[in-house]
Amino acid sequence: MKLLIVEDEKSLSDGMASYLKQENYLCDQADTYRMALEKIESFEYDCILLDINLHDGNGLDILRTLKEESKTEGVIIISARNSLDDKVSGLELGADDYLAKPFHLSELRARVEAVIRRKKLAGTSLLRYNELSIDTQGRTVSVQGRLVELTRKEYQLLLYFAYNKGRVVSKNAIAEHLWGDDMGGSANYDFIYTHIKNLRKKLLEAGSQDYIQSVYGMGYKFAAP
Amino acid sequence: MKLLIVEDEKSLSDGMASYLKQENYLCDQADTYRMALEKIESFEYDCILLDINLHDGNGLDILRTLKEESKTEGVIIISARNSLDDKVSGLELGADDYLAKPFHLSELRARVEAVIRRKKLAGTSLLRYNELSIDTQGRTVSVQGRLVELTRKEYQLLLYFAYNKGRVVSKNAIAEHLWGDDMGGSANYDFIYTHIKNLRKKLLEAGSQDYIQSVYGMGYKFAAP
DNA sequence: CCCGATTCTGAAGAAATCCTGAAGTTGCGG
DNA sequence: CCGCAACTTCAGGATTTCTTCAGAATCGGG
Repeated sequence: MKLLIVEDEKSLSDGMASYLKQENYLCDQADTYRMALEKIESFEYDCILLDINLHDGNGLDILRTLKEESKTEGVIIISARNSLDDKVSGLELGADDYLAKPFHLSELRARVEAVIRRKKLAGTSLLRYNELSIDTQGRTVSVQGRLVELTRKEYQLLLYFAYNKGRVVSKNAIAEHLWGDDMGGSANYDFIYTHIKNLRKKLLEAGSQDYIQSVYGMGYKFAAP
Repeated sequence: MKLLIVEDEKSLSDGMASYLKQENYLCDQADTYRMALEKIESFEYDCILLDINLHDGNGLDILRTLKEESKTEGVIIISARNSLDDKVSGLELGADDYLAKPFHLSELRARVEAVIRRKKLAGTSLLRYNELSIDTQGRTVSVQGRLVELTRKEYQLLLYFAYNKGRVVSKNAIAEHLWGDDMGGSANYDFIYTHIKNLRKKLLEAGSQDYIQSVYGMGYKFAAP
């Protein structure tokens, strides 16, 4: 899962990023709205944490832009205390949640989790595709009831595929979502190959079909009912 | 277990906190409703002790807010006058118990315990997982009937796992629930490692299975039937 | 059917994460 | 004030996971 943190107070931004990284989120940071917009245009995020009191504009404008372009990211508004107005405006504009400063990082985590779950899973924490099922709460994957032990990258990979069922995802997008934007232009996809190989092997050996289709020259497609 | 004490009479508030800390609760204090609301927004509590006669507003409003936001904390209303009105209003609004001043601290403890038990365990004070059982009333843990002596942290750790059976809990979350501090993102988890090691050792030596699974890169999971 | 581009594979080195025992510190009861 | 139990810190080692790499297999266009 990939987040964008829009916050100009560096120490807070870093704190959030560092905490959320521990929770296995991938975090990008932006400390101006300009930068935020650039990042949002260039990358795909699962949730955006948006401070609406930066100095180079009004954060609600970003939110408005997002919603006009019907982006699918979740948005959590962050604002200094006392501005109930912001809360109302934010939620009216389609933010998914609201958090007043100062807040506790565990609270932030809980909200992020909730927003992503609501967006992606529409309530449940269980994904099923015939014999294959993924429990995002217990972080387990099983085939016909039998547990399959996946490493972190394998699990993240499978989850990313599952969220994009039926769509072809490019290796760039995969790299982007599992590693972030810091892997040089002429990237080599060796690790993707390796992790996909290992993931496929584990699932096949557990008795699952191979739902991960390679699309030559394009990427991969998770082809499950 | 983490409590919030909302009470403006400092000596009473301190007394409650100090007593409940001895009972191994983690206590935060607030002496205005403002502060109380801030804390409630930012932290997760298991139970809130709410005096409804503070000077900056009406405690019942907080209760109303809580219930509207469908928070899961338990709430115990505390009121100075022996006014039946408050009791009725409070319970109608969804408080879990009511206590009239003056009261004995042991009485308070009993109620807190009961409320938490009701919330978390829906009735029992005994958690059983095959040969392992935890008695939250007696604060004892036993394996096949034989008592296992756990230190405070070990017990809290086990209880936290038990409450989150089947879910992966991050080390961040553990740190927050057992220590309460923020300890930021770049914390070091040495003490968690140590306490888990000791807890495991005691349980294993007593003849229990190792229900505490390490989930590499994620945290731990209590895997019990 | 051939050839370059792309993808897959297995193995091994590198890195991250976790565990452990022991030593140091704190806090509380006597 | 002392002593003991609990807690924390520390450093090394063990384990798991990630990345790299080279060669084999596969694909699609000409």
